[in-house]
Amino acid sequence: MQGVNKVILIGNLGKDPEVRHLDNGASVANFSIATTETYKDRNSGERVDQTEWHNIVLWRGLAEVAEKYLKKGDSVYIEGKLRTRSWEKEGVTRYTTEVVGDQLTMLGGKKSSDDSGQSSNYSGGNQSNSQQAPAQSQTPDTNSEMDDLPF
Amino acid sequence: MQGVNKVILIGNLGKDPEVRHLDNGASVANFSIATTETYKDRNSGERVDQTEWHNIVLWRGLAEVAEKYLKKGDSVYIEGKLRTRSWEKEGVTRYTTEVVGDQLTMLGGKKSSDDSGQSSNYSGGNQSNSQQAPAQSQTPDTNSEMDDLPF
Amino acid sequence: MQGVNKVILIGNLGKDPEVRHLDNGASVANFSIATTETYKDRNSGERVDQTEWHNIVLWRGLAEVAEKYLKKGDSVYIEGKLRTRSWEKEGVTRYTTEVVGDQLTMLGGKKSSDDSGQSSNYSGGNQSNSQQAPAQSQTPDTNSEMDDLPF
Amino acid sequence: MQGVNKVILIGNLGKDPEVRHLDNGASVANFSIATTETYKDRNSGERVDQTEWHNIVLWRGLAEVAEKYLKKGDSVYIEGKLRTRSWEKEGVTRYTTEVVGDQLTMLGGKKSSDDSGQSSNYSGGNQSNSQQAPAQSQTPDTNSEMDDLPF
DNA sequence: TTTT
DNA sequence: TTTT
Repeated sequence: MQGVNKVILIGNLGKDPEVRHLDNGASVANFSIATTETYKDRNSGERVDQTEWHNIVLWRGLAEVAEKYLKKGDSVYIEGKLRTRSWEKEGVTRYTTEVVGDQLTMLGGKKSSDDSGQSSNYSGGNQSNSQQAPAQSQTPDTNSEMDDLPF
Repeated sequence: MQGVNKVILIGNLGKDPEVRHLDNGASVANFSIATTETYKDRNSGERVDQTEWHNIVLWRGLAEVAEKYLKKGDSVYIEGKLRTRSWEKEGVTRYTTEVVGDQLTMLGGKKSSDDSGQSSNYSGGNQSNSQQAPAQSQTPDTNSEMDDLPF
Repeated sequence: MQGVNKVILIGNLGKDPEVRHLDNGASVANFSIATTETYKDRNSGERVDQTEWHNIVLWRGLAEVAEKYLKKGDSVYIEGKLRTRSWEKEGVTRYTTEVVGDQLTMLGGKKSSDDSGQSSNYSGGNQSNSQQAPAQSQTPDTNSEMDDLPF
Repeated sequence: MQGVNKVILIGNLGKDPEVRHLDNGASVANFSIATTETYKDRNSGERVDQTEWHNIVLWRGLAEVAEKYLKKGDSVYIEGKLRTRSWEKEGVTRYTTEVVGDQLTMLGGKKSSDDSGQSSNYSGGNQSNSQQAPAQSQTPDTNSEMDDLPF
């Protein structure tokens, strides 16, 4: 069955993105974003923050947008899908779950005295999924390319 | 600002889709789906059903999928965006809000004795928004085409 | 069937919210937000903005958050459901589709010299839908209250 | 910042749910669902299925719904949030990413001769997040309970 | 009616 | 590792 696998996140980058440019011309960006949920503890009644970290992967046009415009602390909206990869390390199979983004909207960064672009927003994809460059990070061959990556 | 305009629905078709084939080769399907929410009434304690109807519009490949595979009573997952159109009738401006779908997944229809394909599901789009035919219902020219329609 | 009726929006308020405090103690906020999508026109190759306006309704705690913290131009994330109401005007039945929000996150307003709170964000609900005040805008009786409103 | 951490899945259970009843009265269900995406390979032109498995966790009322109504092969809609846990095994820290569901809708199972309830759907939560039992799987104390689990 |  |  064709299922649905959709993730929607709004959070802040923990570090600047790491972007690699592959031999075949494709780019891929990796970074983490934190989403924080605040709730009131049942017993103490105190407010507690719970932060969750998400590994984000962006391809092609979106990777280039990330390289040019995203930095540590920035707030972003990301829509994508879950993908779990397995890899070997010291004879042990490990698993990493990532969010492969297919839409990116910048929501502005943290306050700073020299930040004049705080509200400048950019959408790496767009809602109509047109044929613009960033939306092409969604092509099927993404999958075969992933096999080339030295994770 | 590049915003986000996203709708996610699971519901049942109220009637068979109406599909038109435009002169420029594009197809467009229109139908309504019902989403029902059940809640317990505060005063009576009784369960109450509240049904909401949504006007769905599908273009091109997705319209053709609708034409071939969808019929009254079928259950579908639809992802898309909100669009409000205005039109004149008897000198009064009226507004209609529709969901322009860019992903469709069939979830099976209602029970019937001769329905052997109840669980056969089909996704008119796909999560990676590839360049397959159905996903091309998302091209920008959708907008100019809409002006040609005799609503 | 219990369906799914979900809307996710990121956009800017066109005006300050209008908030009413009902006799039964509940509050309700109404405002519109714009979501803008930019695409490249097929023929001219020029970038075109298409703006969509959405009518937002917030109840109780979320209405009070809107009253205190939201103003014209602010950027917000809103999650909710579609609801279409009908009403009579001059003998004609008209329909309005609204988004009844059950989660609100402030994403910051536009740049201005005296705006020190630009990045201060607040979530009127929270992801775990806890029992905090704002989350109680989601109680079932919302439905009966709506009938009391002089729309 | 209060972020957004939302996952929406439609897929099929790989096995029957495992449900535990904790000493404090809470229940927790664990199972995996598969979402399959079909795309056309760039080089071969052949259709390729890519299946992703997701670890689902449901609490309280939703866990009890899962225990009563869900079984291997069933198709479900699940809405929830991502949570990554770490644990030690043989001196190595491992990570598991799960989807903690706060809404569940049954979409029907696979065909079987004795399955008359194939289309009977049930929503363990509801869209308005009311105070009904299932929705209380969302209370803040979920977090402290999780520490009690012998994962 | 917003925003870039 | 972020943010408020």
